[in-house]
Amino acid sequence: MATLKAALASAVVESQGLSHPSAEELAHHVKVPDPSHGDLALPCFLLTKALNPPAPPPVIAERIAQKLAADERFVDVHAAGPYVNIRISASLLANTVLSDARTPGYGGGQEGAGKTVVIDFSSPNIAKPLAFHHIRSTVIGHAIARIHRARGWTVQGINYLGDWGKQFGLLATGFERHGNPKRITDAKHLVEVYVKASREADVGSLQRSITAPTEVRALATQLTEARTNLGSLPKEQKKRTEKLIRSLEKKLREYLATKDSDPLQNFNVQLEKLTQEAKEAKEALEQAKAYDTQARAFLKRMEDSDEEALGIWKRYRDSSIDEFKRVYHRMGVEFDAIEGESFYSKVLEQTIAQVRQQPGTKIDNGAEVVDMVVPKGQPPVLLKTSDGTTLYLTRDIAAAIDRYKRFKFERALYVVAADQSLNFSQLFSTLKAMGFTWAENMHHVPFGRVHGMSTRRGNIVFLDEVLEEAVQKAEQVCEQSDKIAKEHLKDVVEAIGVGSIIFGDLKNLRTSDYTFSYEEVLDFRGHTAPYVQFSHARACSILRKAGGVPSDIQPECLVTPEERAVLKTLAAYPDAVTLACDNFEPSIVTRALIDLAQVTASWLSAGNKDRTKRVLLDEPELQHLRTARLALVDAIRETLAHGLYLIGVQAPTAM
RNA sequence: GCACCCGUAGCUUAGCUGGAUAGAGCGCCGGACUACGAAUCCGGAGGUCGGAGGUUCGAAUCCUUCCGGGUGCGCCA
Repeated sequence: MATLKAALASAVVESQGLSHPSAEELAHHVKVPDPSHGDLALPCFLLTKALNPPAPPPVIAERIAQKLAADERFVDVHAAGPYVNIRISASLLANTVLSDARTPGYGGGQEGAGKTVVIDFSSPNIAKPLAFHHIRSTVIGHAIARIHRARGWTVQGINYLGDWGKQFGLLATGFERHGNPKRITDAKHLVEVYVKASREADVGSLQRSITAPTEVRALATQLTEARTNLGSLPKEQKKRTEKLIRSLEKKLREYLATKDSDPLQNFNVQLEKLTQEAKEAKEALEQAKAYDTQARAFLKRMEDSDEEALGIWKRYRDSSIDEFKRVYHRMGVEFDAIEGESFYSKVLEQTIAQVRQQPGTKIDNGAEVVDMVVPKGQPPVLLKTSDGTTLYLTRDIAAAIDRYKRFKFERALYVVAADQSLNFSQLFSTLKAMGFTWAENMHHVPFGRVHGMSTRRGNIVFLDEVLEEAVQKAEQVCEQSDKIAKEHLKDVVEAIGVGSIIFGDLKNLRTSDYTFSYEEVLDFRGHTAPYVQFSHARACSILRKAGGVPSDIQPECLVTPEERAVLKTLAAYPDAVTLACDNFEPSIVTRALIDLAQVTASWLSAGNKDRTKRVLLDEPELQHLRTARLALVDAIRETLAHGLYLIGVQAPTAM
């Protein structure tokens, strides 16, 4: 569509002899209106001042319309108030689209040629499982990688494992207590051990439990007071107090883990419970502190290159990676490199020294902090704990510097959940303060949370189990299909099941939270993978029946409203890919696919009622229509397959 | 308390960086199969775009403020 918009814009600029909005600028303002108005529309408001003498928009529109009427590329040119509406001639539209869209790789481009983008995505923590919440970083990052590659970029997709840090200490020391040495390579077992160990060493939440009764009592007193005062307050203060009451009630509900609208309802019973919990927490606290210290000590040993500790670490790391690889393979996700924080353990001292050269570092309570210019309200950056071990951020600084050295990237993206925004803001501002101007090209690509996923097994939902469940549900439906050859059933079911999970994620705007439901993502109607996959399979089926597309195509005979709708949607596809690339937003591609699947289904179904609208026409005198329509089906097939590939979803040829 | 993100139909959500009557999907109501694949299609009902101001010829979109929700806030990652 970009090329068609450009054609219109340059025609306008030439015909009016304009000098200052360039054709390129003007093309940016060309709209795709409601089909009843035409194919393209140009609002003339912004041209009022471009003309000498200036004229009101409707007059300009009229003038442009008169000039353009002679251009045979555009038909039905007319001014409608301040707009010029045009229809693209059948031959221009169909010729452009059919030749482009049937070329493999349609939607690709070259604006990224010679540039490198580094994409950090998936990046799970070793020692923890690949859980459902990893889905977002994994599929979004993978799609962004493929989209960039399609636009000509050189892509370095890095799975940057969280393979260094305290969590390893927790796992190693926890294994001594709870582990079964025979199952040391069993990833699921390691997860159980880790979950148990991290709970036992969770000093923070024990301390919260201990202080909870006191806090709760204070909150309750405040609440009761606020409530009694409420009646006697003047209007102004009343609102404030009401707000306070609501927030107090909310806090209390959290503490008491209750859903009662009045948290004070069973207050004494609840308080009793909390008091009991506090007592238990007090007893567990010393032990937890000891476990926590052990875990930290283990990390210290790792950082001091203790061979035994490193040996244990490596064993856990290897078995985790094996498990991850299995799931990635199932999802069709590839990386250019699997690296990890551990890669930088050797250069951390050097990195810290490098940071220290800049003004603003200091030791605070035994911890090394950077107190450079950070935006107001933000805490200083911590480089080292008071035990002398490094932090996640320290390792990220080292990794960023190394990545720039290696790749000289034009863009570096971190596809990481939105709740880590602060860390990235700290990372980037530290790098900038160190004088690295390339840090301007680093972006945190945040994403929202997934709701509605029921939790099992201690709050962890395994990604693999979600995939498996989706595949099983897909199988129940597919078994009834007579279109799938027995030997392909398993592959098709896998493509639909896994695809529906990926698609269900990528149809949502990256930054918004979404609610997951199997029913929704696997619905064969609506905005789902199966729906788009079905459209693709149907196109393949027609092409199979036709035995391919003859070569004597006359694109200009594609003139029905349905065909034009399909052509325009096809024309919009490359724009979607470009936009998705520049905004790091795969959902734009996903939605373009939904649109295409929809107009396709609509077109093909029109043939059910009106036989003359069918593709596979038998009449000898209609063979030119048959051929042109087959070419259109082929363009649809090619585009759907390409788009599905970009978002990492398979496209079966029959289902 | 401070910072960032988000409020669009009953539900899930688009809205192309300010343009024509705010588009979909699910659900609901009503239609279309001797099928180029009905796993589909066509039609209908359903919206004061959280509220109030402001900028503009023009605001769901930009600014201010209020209401409501989420997340983060020095030794976890």
